[in-house]
Amino acid sequence: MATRGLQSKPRRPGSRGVPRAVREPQILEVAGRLFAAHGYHAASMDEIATQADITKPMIYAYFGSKENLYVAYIERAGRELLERMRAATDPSAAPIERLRAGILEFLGFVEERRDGWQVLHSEAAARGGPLAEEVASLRAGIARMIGRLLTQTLADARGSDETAAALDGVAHAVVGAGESLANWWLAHPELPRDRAAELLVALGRAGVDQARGRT
Amino acid sequence: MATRGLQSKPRRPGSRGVPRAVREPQILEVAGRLFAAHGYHAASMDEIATQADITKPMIYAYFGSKENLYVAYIERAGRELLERMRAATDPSAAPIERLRAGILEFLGFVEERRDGWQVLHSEAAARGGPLAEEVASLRAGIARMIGRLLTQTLADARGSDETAAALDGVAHAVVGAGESLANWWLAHPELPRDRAAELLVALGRAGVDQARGRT
Amino acid sequence: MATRGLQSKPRRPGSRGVPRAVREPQILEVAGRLFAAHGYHAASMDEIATQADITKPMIYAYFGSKENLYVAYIERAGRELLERMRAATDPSAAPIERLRAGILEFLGFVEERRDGWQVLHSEAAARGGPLAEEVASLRAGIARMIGRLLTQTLADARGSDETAAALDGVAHAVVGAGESLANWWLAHPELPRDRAAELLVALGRAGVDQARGRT
Amino acid sequence: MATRGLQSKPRRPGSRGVPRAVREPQILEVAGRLFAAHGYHAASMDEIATQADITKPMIYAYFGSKENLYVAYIERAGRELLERMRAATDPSAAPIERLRAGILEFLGFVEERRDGWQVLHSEAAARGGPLAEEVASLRAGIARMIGRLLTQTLADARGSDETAAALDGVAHAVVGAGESLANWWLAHPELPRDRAAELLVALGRAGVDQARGRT
DNA sequence: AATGAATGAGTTTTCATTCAT
DNA sequence: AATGAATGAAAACTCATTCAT
Repeated sequence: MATRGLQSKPRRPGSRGVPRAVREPQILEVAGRLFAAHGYHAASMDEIATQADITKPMIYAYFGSKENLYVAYIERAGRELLERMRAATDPSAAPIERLRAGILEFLGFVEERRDGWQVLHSEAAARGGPLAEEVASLRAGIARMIGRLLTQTLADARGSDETAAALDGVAHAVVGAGESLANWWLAHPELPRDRAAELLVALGRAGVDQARGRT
Repeated sequence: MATRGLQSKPRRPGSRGVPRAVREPQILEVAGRLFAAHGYHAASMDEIATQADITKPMIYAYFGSKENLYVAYIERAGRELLERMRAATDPSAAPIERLRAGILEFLGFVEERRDGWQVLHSEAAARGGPLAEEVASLRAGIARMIGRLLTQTLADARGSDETAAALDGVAHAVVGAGESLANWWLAHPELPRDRAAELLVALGRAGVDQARGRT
Repeated sequence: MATRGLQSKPRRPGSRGVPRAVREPQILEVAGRLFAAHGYHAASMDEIATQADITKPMIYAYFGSKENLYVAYIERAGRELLERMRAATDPSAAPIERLRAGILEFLGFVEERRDGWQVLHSEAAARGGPLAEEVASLRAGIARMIGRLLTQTLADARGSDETAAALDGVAHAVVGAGESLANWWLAHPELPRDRAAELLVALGRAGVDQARGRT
Repeated sequence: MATRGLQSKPRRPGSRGVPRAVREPQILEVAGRLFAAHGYHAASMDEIATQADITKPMIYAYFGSKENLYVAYIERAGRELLERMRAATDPSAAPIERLRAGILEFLGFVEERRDGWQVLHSEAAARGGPLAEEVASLRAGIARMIGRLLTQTLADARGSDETAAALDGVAHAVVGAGESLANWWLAHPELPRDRAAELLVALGRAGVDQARGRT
């Protein structure tokens, strides 16, 4: 800690001339790790640069600003999550199967990409953060997806406005349930993944039933 | 070396002699507003002091540090939420009624004390933040409470370990669903509060059923 | 450390109406302890007030400022040291005996009033401190005293200017030797006090001899 | 929110691109000057930065903290002093000559590097200061060196424990005498340096004699 | 005689960002 | 493509000191 001196890290040789396509993911990965561990504000560009074994000006050359870097990371993670869920929900399968598959895939993502999940999740909770909208739309995308899966599960036209609203609410509630369960699950792996998924499916079902007037 | 400020500092001759018992809540309220709006890091003590119409040294005299101030706010909000829920869940009522009442009260808190809710909620998502444990236990307190209400809803001993774990997971899932639904609901008040509560009750019910092996 | 709150210490009852003559030494003692332990700057008025079980405005009422308080403490300690030495050096005794007695008394002071000694000593070393002159003159007073004792030891007129200067230097050197030996001695009490004194006497003697041209 | 400073900050466009190896000594020198003039606490990083014609972040980049900067300065000065003395005391010369040479060199250092000397000296007196140990060991190093020179002067095994202690005490006394004489001498240059050195040699001799039982 | 409340002015430290090579 | 050096701006926190009661 004494004499920390700028970017005077003992640079391992051979790190010059690395093409951008290689460096970018490298940086993103480190950034994600630090964002996940300390949060947006507490993760410093200095630390990111050090751990990514690159100099700050390079990061700026690639991403422009800390916020951009953060957004880039979130977008990458969000896209990956959405993509995985989309790929998992085979349109030709029965709606209930698609829902189950989507949820399983979601839990898979949470488990395999903890950093990404953590950043995604905590940013979702932070209102007024540096991006808000960008992330909100991502989250909305997931909710919309879940919403579609849910409504398709019991295919019929939405009834009253209030029912429509309720269905929307259900989608968000289920997403929240999924997030919360996912976080809890990370610390309690004794519950098998398919059991957790089944649980969420049941919640979704019950939500839709309730929204449509059945108790 | 002086001649600083010129016309700056439009500070009203900040009323002197105000007793601590009055100033403390004043500060807490402003702090909460700013923490909610910008998050812990981005809310500056300077801003808090300015808006609370007091000087920083007073805040430090009363709360000791920014972190302490934050904790104090969170604790106050958390205690209030727990207290309200506890008060609302009359132990002599039927379990399902208690659950419903608790959830209604929760939604009431979210609606009436948005800042408090926002801070509570976003801190819950931030792993490794300045406090983590303090808040985690609060959240756990809420989950535990919901969990108790849920299990009592269908009073019987928990079965296998996996069932126990599943019930625990259900509690967290329902809390998450509540949080998420609550946030969505703040922006979509067209769904009546009792309808929202009913929805959560249904989710809770379904979760318990599922955890206990009934589909 | 949480909620340190101004001067809200749990005031022991019965501390009101205490006359100034009682409070002043109380404050000085505490102040001395803290000045000795942390130095002038690092000792805070808050801490002094707390430990003296009084409020800051009172300290200001009695001493006017931190610097004044410091000066007051130093003067008290310095006067005491000088007084003790003066009292110990019976003018009717042989010069060499007076020197020995003075040195013994000095060591006694150092031993018995460590805080006072520590403050006196470290202030002596700090050039440009808040007082400088005040203290310098005290130190000069001691050096002058020692100087007088030394020259009387070998009563005769001073010779050349250079000899005079050398004798002056000897006085300062002996004072410094005394201080340094005293500090070392505090941590090494295995050397009896009279032995330490004897040592300093020998140094003084040798210094005078040397200054006067004898090797 | 800006419009700060007006005409303030007469900072010369602080030369950019100056290598660390050049800036570091520059900073250290200024820091030393200010530490010597005002003491550790009263010397502010702002002032140091201004006078070194650099910005604070650079100082922090190079030294990490105020305390580190202070330590760095003290260490540099201390090492230089020790080194000079070591170089001056030719091991092939007679012990008494080595002692004389060492003392002369010490006085030379005091004269030529007043700031360094001042900081070294005043820190030695400050018990419990920010570093204490680091400096104490330096001072101990000097005392040990002098001690060795002194004991070698009259080469023979140390006698009783008390004699050993006394010799140790003598070393410290002589160091103190040297410091004190040096300080006095800075203000009274009418005493030639070699005369001052001779005086200290005489003191050392007398001290050793006394410690060994000769009067 | 005594105090709770209050503050202006400063302190050290850190951060995101950019220049010059 | 890459970097060492540099900085403006602000952040958290502290202190000696005083007002009003």
